[in-house]
Amino acid sequence: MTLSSTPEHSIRVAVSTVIFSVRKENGKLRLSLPLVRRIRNPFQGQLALPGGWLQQEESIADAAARTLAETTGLNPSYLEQLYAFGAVERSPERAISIIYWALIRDDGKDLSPVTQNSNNVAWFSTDQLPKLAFDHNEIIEYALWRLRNKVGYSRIAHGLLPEHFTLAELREIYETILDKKLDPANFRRQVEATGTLTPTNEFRTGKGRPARLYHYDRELELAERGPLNRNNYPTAKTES
Amino acid sequence: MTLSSTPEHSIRVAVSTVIFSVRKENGKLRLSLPLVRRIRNPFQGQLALPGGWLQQEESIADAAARTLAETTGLNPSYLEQLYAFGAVERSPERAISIIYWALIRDDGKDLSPVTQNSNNVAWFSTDQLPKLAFDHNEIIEYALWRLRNKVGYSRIAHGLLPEHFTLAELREIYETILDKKLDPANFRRQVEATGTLTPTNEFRTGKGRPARLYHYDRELELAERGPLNRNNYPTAKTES
DNA sequence: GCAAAAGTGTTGTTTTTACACCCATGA
DNA sequence: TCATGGGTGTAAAAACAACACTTTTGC
Repeated sequence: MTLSSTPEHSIRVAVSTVIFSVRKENGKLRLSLPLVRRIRNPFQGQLALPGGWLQQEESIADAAARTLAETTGLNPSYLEQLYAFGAVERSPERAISIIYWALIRDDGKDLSPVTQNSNNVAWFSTDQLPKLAFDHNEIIEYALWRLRNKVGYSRIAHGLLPEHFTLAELREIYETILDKKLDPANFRRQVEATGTLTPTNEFRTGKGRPARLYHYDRELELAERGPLNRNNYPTAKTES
Repeated sequence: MTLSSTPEHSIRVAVSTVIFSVRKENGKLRLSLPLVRRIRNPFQGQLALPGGWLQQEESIADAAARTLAETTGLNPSYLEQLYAFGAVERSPERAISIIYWALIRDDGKDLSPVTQNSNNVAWFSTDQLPKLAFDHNEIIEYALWRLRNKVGYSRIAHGLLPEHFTLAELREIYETILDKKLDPANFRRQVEATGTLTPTNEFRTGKGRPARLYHYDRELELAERGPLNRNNYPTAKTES
């Protein structure tokens, strides 16, 4: 084992983020993510996850938050490291790629099905993705797997909703992520049993009986991170 | 977002591994790990996780397997990426650190409480660790948290036992990791219900009624990794 | 009133947990 | 035969799942 650090140990570190949001598309809720079109080789012209190079004076989570803000202009409600990929053959030039995944609240500010800006960003539904640059298709599959797992044992789904929401809206988020119908009665009891939802005195009216609005408590963590505490979060505020 | 790769983007990448094994110490099973004494600054003379620098032509998992083999001389039965740490202030010189965690079967080949070799390696019980270099104490806490979680929903504990074992031995592994007693009757039924244990016709004799030996099926994965398939494993064989 | 969605009740099933009890061996 | 741990049985409790039923609104 050599512990000396000669220049040949230096490697470029890219940071990219799988940014999930649940957005209405053709009247149906869809789990979507923003992709950018690459303007350089390798894979020039192909779609890829938003990201950039890790800077010298920047923590990894900060880099994820920075590139995320640069491409989408939005702040994530949740940001978690996914995996560090580093197979030699991933890219023509040696690099490692640290992937984060994030959730973005759909506040209704940005409900257009396709957001186009100077960075060449567009939203895509996770169930009809094109062939992406690098191994980004597989990475998104892994992120989806993590999201679907985590939704089962954490309050992570709240990170996709605005501060006030009905239980039906929360259930629809679960149904969109898990791609299956849930029993409204049992769902209600399960989320009520967690004790993390505060009912308000407001109601949302629509078809049928008005639904009580519940309040997301931003004091509570969306998911248990164990001993990885806030010190590992980006220094910039991540809550919208 | 800049996608150009100028030299200042290059950063040194260290790979270290939290290597767990359950070893008998003072007649009691203890969850232990090997630590090395640093021979260079920073933190010269202090204990740290075994590791080394990621080489140019080496995948991250390969680097973890390599440094693990170099320090302990053993092959892990399980190897999984833990986290990539990259706060700027972690070390005087900028570097990122990718941590793996591994399990090692205690085949009885290496049962001495302290293994000392040219690399200055010694085993320490996880419940009485000294102050370590860098943030390695916190990293180990996180690895322990992951291990304790994973033991609850996977067959990961089998990776700490030799190929043949009694249910009591398997239960003692669980008890050592979780630091609590488990009901032998219910434990038996739970592991039998998984259907991943093959009984043999051999018995281990000792005090009381002889216990049937069970067989670890190495064809089965120790833990569900989702879409992260074997392509992300080290190219070297990781099974002892 | 009727349709539609919110919200409550009820019941059967499965899983978990606690613990009594029998079994096979060494001393 | 007794002590010791291996192994089985059983019943209460808790969690889960399916679905009937009541409530409150818009039209």
